[in-house]
Amino acid sequence: MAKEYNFREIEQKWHKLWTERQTYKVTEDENREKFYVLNMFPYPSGAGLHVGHPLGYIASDIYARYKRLQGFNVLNPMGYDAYGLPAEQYAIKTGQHPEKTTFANIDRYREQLDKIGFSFDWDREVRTCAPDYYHWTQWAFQKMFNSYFDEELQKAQPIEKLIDRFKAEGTWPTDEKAQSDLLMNYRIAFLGETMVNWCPKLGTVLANDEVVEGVSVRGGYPVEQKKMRQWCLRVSAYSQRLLDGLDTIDWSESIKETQRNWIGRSEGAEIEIPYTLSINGETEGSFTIFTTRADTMFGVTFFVLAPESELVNKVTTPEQRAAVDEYIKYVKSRTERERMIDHTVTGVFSGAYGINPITGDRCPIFIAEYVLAGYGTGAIMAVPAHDSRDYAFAKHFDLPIIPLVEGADISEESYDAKEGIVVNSPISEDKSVKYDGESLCLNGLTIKEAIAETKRFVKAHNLGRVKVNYRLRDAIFSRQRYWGEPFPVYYKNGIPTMIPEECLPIELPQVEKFLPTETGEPPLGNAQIWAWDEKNRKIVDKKLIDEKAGIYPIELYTMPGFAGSSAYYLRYMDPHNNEALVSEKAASYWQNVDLYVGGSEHATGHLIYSRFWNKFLFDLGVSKKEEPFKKLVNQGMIQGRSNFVYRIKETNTFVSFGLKDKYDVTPIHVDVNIVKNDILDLEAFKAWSPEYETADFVLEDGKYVCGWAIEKMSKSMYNVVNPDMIVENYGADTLRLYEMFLGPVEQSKPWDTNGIDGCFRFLKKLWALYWDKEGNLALTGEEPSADSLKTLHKLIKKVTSDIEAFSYNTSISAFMVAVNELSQQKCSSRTILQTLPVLIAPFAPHIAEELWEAFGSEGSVCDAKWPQYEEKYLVETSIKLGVQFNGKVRFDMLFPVDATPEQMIELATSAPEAAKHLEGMQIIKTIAIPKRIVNIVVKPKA
RNA sequence: GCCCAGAUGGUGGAAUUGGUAGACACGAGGGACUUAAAAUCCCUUGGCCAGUGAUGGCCGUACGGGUUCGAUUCCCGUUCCGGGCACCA
Repeated sequence: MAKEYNFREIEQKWHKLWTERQTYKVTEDENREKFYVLNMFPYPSGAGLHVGHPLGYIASDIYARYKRLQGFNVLNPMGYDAYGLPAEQYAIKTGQHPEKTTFANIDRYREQLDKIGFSFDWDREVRTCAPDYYHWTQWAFQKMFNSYFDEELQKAQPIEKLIDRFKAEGTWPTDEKAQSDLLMNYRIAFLGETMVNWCPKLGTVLANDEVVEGVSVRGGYPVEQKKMRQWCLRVSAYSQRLLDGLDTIDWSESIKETQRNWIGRSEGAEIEIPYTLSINGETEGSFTIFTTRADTMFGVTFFVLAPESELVNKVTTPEQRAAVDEYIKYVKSRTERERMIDHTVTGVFSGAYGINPITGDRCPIFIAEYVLAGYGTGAIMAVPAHDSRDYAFAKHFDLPIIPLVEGADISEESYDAKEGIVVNSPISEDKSVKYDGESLCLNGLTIKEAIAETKRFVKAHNLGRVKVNYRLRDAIFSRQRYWGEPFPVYYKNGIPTMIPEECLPIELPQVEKFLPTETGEPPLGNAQIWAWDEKNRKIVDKKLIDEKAGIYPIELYTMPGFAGSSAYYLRYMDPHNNEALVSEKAASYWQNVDLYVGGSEHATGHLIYSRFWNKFLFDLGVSKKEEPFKKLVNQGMIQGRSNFVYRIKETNTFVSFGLKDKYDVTPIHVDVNIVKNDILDLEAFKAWSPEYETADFVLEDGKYVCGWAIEKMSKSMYNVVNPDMIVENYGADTLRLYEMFLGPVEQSKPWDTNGIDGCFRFLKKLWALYWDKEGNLALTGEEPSADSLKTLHKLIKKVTSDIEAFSYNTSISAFMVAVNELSQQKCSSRTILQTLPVLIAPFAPHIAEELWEAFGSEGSVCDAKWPQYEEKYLVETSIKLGVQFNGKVRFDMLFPVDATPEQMIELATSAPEAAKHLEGMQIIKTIAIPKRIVNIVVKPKA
């Protein structure tokens, strides 16, 4: 009896041995070069893992194992993003503490992950909800509170430096409240009165990336704008560094582009516009507009303010007051969602006029919702000829339109392109105001030149300044939830004050109910023991709150999901350190993440926040690199492949796919786990649900064929494939291979269990290579044949370059070819059979260990040395090349391997087969591409 | 509307970045072994045409052009699908 490939036994055995031997434990080792591989840690949901989840983990595990075989000291940790809304909502529904469900889910995840055979160092596991972890989240928040962003140095500085500056300037107030308010404008973590995305249904505020098209990402509830006092992070201060950093990292172009869009840098000019309250009135004051099209100053025919702008009150004349008030009321009544969808032109005249500093013209000032308060200065100059929104507004209110670009047709729509030659600027010489004897003239310039010239002019004559604006907003950092990190903050006479660093972590208090309080306070309002005793430095019952006794209320907000996930990669470096987030030694050794694997859906959330957070810690000297993730690979989504059965309407009879068009049928999702190769298991179907127990079938060829569709993998579509089941039926090695064989890691693709047999067969063939009929190791001790050596070295070369390029599917194909070749060669050479397990180890570690051990090798195959290929085994003695005439392949012939192109042409043209092609022809050109083709271009002799 | 990425057999996908398109795998068809099934092994498998046959010819990488001896690959235009941003001045 040949020895059977018993994957269950093998995998169980090695899971046990890996744990016992601590095979995957990593320590800092100065003698070896480090390599840091990281997966985006999962949120442990109640549904457990489906086959899509491990895709990225397998991809990174292969790379981690490969790097280790190459001699690197590889850090490959795993942990859990454990705070989150689903656990809290489940708690509200059932009264179960979110910690309980979260921990249960984590255990389930761990169990599933362990089956797949990852090389994670579980000693370094982190959980964001663990006090010894969020200790450092709170600590970082306090550091941000105590820092400001120095515009000149472009980095975070201690807030004390700013206080010193105010003192030196004599602008430091004496009143404590005033001091606090002043510093709030500078702190990197600050309490701000800002417009926030308020979701009444969830009872909390949301960050910009948590809102899509006016509804919450989680749950899809409507979101409205509300002015609230919230903790914010001054992410916008880092805009330029976040943008510049993108050029230094190895991320996909599309995700960098997404971040560039999100940061939204735009270079322009701010220009001061004096205004009057009547067409011929005296100047009352001025406001500032922002434009990226400074070249269009000569085409301004009106100005527009955002309805929320503070200027609205100043410029509204008594005659227009009623109309303006009514308009503001209307704007306020509209939700964010309505404003986003409905772009009808609305607006109202303020009564005032702005004076164009370039032309001296007086143009009406309007108030309209199409101008946003939050961007630029909340005020614009309108150039209807060259901006589509201004154009629509001008048409609606019948305002003049002045074209400024040669040949631009603006009769139907504006000309927005930044290409062309400027005209009408000015229209006549007296239409350009002189400053110090100089007036602006842009006629004849290209638009780009005109922009530069206007900026120069504006700057030279002090009419405004060159300005860069960013769309990136500060992050709202507080949530009205229970299941999150509490803020280490108390309110001393209304002034937010940090709990001393030595008293951290401030642990999440127990509450009776997870809902907001009846008075509308966040859930932490339900906590009884939630007041800060300043003198005794401890948390006490809130009944004791008394300003005179020094007992103050603690912040009721908690931190958002991204708080805990922003610096977790640093914590993995030194997860048990109670003195610091990460020790100097560990941070210096591990530096930053070399390879980060995760979904692209985090492009504008986690991946921005994390970069920001790291830059801040870099400024502090805690993080050693400006960018946290050197290389990023975005794994694609695994979609589900749903199966359908077709029920004839109002019956319990089901028609096979090929015959369904003959009946009036309703397609019904059927569990993919009772369908194989689109053939329905009839008995399993009847047992699936009582409803189908008595079902009848109309079969084709004695089979019931199901229809299929590619959809999102979800319970309701009955298309969820569980990795446990695959591991049970085929083994973890087959699962790992198949997930990678499915296609490029970065690409989204549907899961189809059908193809898995190919990978399973491959492992069985590999296994069979090693054992003779009696079940002994098949070794003849013979020297390997030249063919086998060639197969092996070809494989080493291919697999090495494919892993480096993240092209796992092609390297698995190469394995399949190699194993077929070796088995045909009846290879039983020790040299070759001993090398194969090392090569396959990153992909299929269990079988690799088993085969490695079969040779009596010491220790784990994980500590083997990755083989090098030798060119000498790959050298051919002769090569077959195609000889072409005019680009068509006519015949193949053999050439000596070291023939020069000239010799190849010589040989090809003199070959007997060439004669018929060359007869009566004249050679006009010959091209020889080494190792490919000899091309001879001919034409008939004249 | 703007930006990014993509389109290859019945299916998932290869193609040394300008050099024999369809590797590898699934599915399908045929065969061997077997009482039978499973497992395993072998052959065929992009389309069309000619031939008893070995074989030969033509077409073919979303569509239409271009550059080139030669294009899945480079350039221009079109269509379709996916992703991001979106009254951001």
